[in-house]
Amino acid sequence: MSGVELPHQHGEAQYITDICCNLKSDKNFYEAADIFKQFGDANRLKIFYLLCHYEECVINIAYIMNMSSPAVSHHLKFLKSSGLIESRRNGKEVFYKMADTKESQLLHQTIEKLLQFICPIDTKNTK
Amino acid sequence: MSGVELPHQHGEAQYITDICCNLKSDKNFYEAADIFKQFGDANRLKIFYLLCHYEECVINIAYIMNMSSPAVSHHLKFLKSSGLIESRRNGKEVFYKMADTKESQLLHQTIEKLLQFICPIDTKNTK
DNA sequence: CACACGATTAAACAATTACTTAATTGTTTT
DNA sequence: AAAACAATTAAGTAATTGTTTAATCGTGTG
Repeated sequence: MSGVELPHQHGEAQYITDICCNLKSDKNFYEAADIFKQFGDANRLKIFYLLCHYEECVINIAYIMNMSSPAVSHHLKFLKSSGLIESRRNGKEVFYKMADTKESQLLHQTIEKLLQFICPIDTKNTK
Repeated sequence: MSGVELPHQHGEAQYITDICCNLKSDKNFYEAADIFKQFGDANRLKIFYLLCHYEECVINIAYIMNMSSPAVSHHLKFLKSSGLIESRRNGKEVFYKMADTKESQLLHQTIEKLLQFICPIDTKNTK
C-alpha cells in the first residue's frame, strides 16, 4: 500500500498513504461509528448520561425521561449491545449503570466536556 | 425543582434531582446528540478523520473513500452544518478540513483514543 | 461566449430507526 | 397456583437517513 495516486495533486499526496491504510481497515471505523451512533439520539444520550451518575431501574429511568418503559427498554438494549452500559437483576427490577470500561469512561468524559462547551453555565454546578 | 419523587426509592432519590435538572434542559442534549450523530455513520466518521489530518478537495475525498462526489458532498454538508469542518474555495475546487474549534478538537481526540481502544495495533503508528 | 470541470442540489428509493400498543417473560408475594 | 409487578419482545407505523442518478450551479479556460 505505497504510492497512492490521487486524482488531484496538492502536495500532500505522499503522506496521505498512511491515512488511507487506516481508512481501508473499515472494521475499526464501523465499530467506532456504532458507539457514536448510540449518542446520536438525544434521549439515548440523556439515558447514558444519567446512568453515568446513578444506577437506576427501568421504571425510574422511564419516569425521569418521561418515556414509556418499552421505549426505554429499547434504548437500554441498544446501549448494552455496544457495551456502554451493564445491568444486574435484583428481584423484579433490573438495574442499569454505565459499564466499567475504557470506552464508557472516555465517552462520558467527552459528553461532559461537550456539554460544557455548548453551555458553560448550565453545567457549571453539575455534581 | 427540589424533591423529585421517583416511582421506586433506592436511596439515591435525593441526589437525582441535580441530574434531572440537567436532563430537563433538553436543548443542550439535542445539540450534543447532533454532533455525535455525525459520527454514527462510518463513512462520515472516516471523512472527518481524514479531514482532521489533511485538507482535501471533494474529488480526492471521494477517491479515497471510494464514494461518489454527491454522496461525499452530502456528508460534508452534514458535517459542516454541525460546525465540525470548514471549507474554502480555490478556483474550481473546494477544500475541506477540520474546523478550528474546541468541539472538533475534542471529538478528534476522542476518535483517536476510541480507535486505539478498539484496535491498539492498527493505530499504533498513526502519524 | 461556449465549453469543461468541480461541486452541489434535487428527486427517488431502499434501509434504518424510534416510538406506540399489545402480548409475553421473569420474579415475588399471597 | 394465582395475582401483581417489572421488564422485555413483537408487530406495526411514521419519520429519518444514505445512496444513486440526473440536473444545476460556479469557476476557469480555449
